[in-house]
Amino acid sequence: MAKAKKKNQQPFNVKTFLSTVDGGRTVKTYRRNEKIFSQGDPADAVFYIQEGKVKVCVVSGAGKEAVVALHAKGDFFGEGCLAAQPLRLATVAAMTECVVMRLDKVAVVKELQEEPKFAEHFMSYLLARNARVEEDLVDQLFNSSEKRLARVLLLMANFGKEGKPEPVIAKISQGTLAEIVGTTRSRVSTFMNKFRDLGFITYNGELEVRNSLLNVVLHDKPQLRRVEESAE
Amino acid sequence: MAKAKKKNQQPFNVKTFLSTVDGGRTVKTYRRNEKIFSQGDPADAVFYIQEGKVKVCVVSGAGKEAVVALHAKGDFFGEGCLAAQPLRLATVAAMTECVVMRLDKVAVVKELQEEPKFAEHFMSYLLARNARVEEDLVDQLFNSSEKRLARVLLLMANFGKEGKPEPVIAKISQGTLAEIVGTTRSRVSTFMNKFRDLGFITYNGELEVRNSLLNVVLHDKPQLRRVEESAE
DNA sequence: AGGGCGCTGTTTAAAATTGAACATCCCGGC
DNA sequence: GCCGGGATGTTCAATTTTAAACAGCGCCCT
Repeated sequence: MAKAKKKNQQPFNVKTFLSTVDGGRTVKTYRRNEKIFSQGDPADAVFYIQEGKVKVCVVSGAGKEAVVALHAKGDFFGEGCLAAQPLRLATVAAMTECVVMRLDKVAVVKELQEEPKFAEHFMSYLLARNARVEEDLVDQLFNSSEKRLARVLLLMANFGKEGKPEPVIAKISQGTLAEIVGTTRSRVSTFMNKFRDLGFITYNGELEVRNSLLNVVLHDKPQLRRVEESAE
Repeated sequence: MAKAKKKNQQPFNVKTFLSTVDGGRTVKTYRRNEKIFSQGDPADAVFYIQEGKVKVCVVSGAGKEAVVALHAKGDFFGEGCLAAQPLRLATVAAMTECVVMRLDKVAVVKELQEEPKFAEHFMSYLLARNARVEEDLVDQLFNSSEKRLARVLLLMANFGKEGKPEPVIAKISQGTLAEIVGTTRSRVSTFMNKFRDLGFITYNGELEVRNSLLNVVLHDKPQLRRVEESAE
């Protein structure tokens, strides 16, 4: 049972580590919009994104669709299978060309037990993910759809950019934005135009966000409702 | 660095295990409504509930208040400090008389590294918690406040009852329910009366839930919207 | 060029939700 | 008994949100 451990390097690097896992590991490239797994599929593997972005969608009984999370390079997804879940509760699809590593559940469990560094990293990921979902929930509970849209834009602007604080968002349709924000497309359209008119965002093919300005929308508590009637 | 491990028992029992942690561990009893920690406090410990129930609240910039989670016997809370978070993002208060163990962050980190069984248990908890928050988020995205209230009641009916499927909910005000559901008190009042009239719940001091009946509210998808225009 | 198709901008009525107000009701303390 | 405070039941106007249209664009395809 004792067995030579795989590495000894100082700074733990997940991607490097994962590439040493032997057994139950495959890497696949997905095209934009290709599904990686679907709601209802048997859940027996965890995925790790080497390159690209994916979205996690859920469809309700009534047929409504919502995007529960976005993930980018370095994120795991499908980890629900490590708990009780025998079936996928969501559908995950590539938003861009993606390179994704698939790890059999059993392989992951084994590595979690045998590689403390990996276990630690994975737990950090879970904690971060947890915090993020809670934040999303609070956002949903507190804010109007206009503010939620502003928040989503701000988050996406810095999403998956490692170090680069480039405020440009990859092509995304208003329909998808609506599913992320939790509202209707027409509403997104209206607010996007409003933001554009106010100079908070620019778009015309490329979507660019003025971080600091959009932030105003978010922290707009006093929200001066009405302007004093001044002489024209 | 090698060191005698504390236990060897077969079935791992968290509570028992935690009671063997030496250093950075205290147990305290809280009265109903007493705060365990507040939003903004420095976050340097994880808590474990030995007895009782607590609620996790967040107040928004605008002064609105929401209950993000409820926890009962066997749950951890405050684990956000294990990630980056230097400050508490929420306030946790006892909903009933509680016995809570407080574990210094450093002690927890140490045990996570040294006790695989504990690490495994803790990770399972995180995964379960994660699933639950995501479920709450989806619920918020998809359902109307009436359905959300129904869901909360159903979940609470079996909440913290170990094995006992007793459909009785501990005393809770409509105001608190509103904060959990994410709506207003008047709305909760209206729906509670509606549910009562329909026989889905009973209350008169004690609040009792008819699981199967309330479930109908939740899975009400077809909801016949319009009646055919008959001759007028 | 002509269509089809997906995305966007806009409008509208209907429905859901909020926020605030008021009237009870119940309970514990004095 | 009487009072005060908290919780509850109810109402209503104002606001937000939905759902469903329709028109205009840009683009790809044949």
